[in-house]
Amino acid sequence: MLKIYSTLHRGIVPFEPRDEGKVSMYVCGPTVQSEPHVGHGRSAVAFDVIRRYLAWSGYDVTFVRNITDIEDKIIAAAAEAGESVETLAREMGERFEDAFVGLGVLSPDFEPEATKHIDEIITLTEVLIDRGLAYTRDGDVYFSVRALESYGKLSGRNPDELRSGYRIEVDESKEDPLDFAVWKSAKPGEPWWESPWGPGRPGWHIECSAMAEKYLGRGFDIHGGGSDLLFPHHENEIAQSEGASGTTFARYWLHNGMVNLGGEKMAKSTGLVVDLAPILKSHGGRALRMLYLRAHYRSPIEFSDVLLVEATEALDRLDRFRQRATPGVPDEMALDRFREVMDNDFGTPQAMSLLFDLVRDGNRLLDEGGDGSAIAGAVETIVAVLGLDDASDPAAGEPALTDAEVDALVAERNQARSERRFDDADAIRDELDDQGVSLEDGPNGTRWLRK
RNA sequence: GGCGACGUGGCCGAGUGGUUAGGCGCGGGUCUGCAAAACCCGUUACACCGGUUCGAUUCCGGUCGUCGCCUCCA
Repeated sequence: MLKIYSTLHRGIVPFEPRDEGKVSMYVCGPTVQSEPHVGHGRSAVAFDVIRRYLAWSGYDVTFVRNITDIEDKIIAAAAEAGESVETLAREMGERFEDAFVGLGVLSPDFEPEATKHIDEIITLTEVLIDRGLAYTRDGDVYFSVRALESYGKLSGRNPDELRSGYRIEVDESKEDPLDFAVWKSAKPGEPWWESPWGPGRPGWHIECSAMAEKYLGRGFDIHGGGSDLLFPHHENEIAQSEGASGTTFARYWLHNGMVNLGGEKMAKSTGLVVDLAPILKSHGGRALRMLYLRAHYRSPIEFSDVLLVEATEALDRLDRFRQRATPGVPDEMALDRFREVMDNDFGTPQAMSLLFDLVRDGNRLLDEGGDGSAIAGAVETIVAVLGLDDASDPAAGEPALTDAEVDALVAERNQARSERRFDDADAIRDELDDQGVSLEDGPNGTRWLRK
């Protein structure tokens, strides 16, 4: 029985999908305004693992991850770069795509872009106006927070608390400072689309409301995103969607924790950012994934070079076992334990613990000459569900030495060893080490592994 | 100020009312020409102060500290 933490419920609750055997998921993807960083990667990996696990558990999963490609920040960034909004959004979208692929994140079933759903957005906005939940002002459309009684139910805030003592730049055209834009009239030089309220563009939250309903329908199962989106973004999505439909928008809300640098949140605004691309290149996507998965997805995690190295070492240990053992029919007890920890709000840290317990058990068995295939099979299964399998690392480079060349050098070294020319043997070993190949001399000969 | 999360051993990071998380590191050992790997043994902690309890790291209250959201943000 799967139990998940839902921000809306403020606790761990049993997961009951809208439709038997199916899961519909919508995850807030990037606003394509700048380079993807390690924080974006964490969110993508967190929901990728959740998705993979649900699918492995037998659910038919429909996974949607949007791209917000029109928004104030993108307009500003494009202006600064002297590019068109469209060009910048496309470029950054590609960077995100590359990074996600590098992290072994599976492609969404749908990846809708805001600018391709203007009609749906306009239709939804009209409904909000008809229902008295939104109003127009000089070509803008605002959502009237006070018109919706349930406003604040996700984030646990009420309008009165929000209002008191806040230094919001009060926009005189709004009826209430808390009201937010659903549609913004175009300023000179900005991209625009025709609408009943004049030329303009969507506000920030409306695209998710419109696209989630289009691809998943009302009352879909899981809505995910970073904890920093909880308010106001997700709160406003709910307000718009439930205000318009009068029914549940999403059943469960999941939020991943932030990535910190030196204890503080990684964020573009503070300059505390580590871009994904160089990390993927230097350490590979699997190492980063390992770093992410060692902590629970809801906890904040620290990122540093030292931690990345630690994760890499842990991954190496796992890989050494995987290269050593031949997988067979998975050990059922191990898989049951895996289900148990994952069914408890996707406990990847416990899954990692289990994985390394299996590695130790498997190694011991193999050392004793036993059959490690069942354990190895379980390890392979778990590794695949966590996305730590080799298929998830397309970035694995072409080796400098071919297998045949390595074999030849190993044979040459062993010849030297048998003649007790150990200096020569060690020289070859060093050479191979430089090429990223490590050797292990055992009773049955020498094994070699690429690092 | 409001809402929320958290303070665990050298580091990272789970978890639990009473029994070894796990990883990395470190020390010792087995094995080995040496090394590496693997295995074995050791390194054993829960911010502080009260309370509840036979017993609290785990529950309750308080103190201190850290962080997130309240403005764009994965």
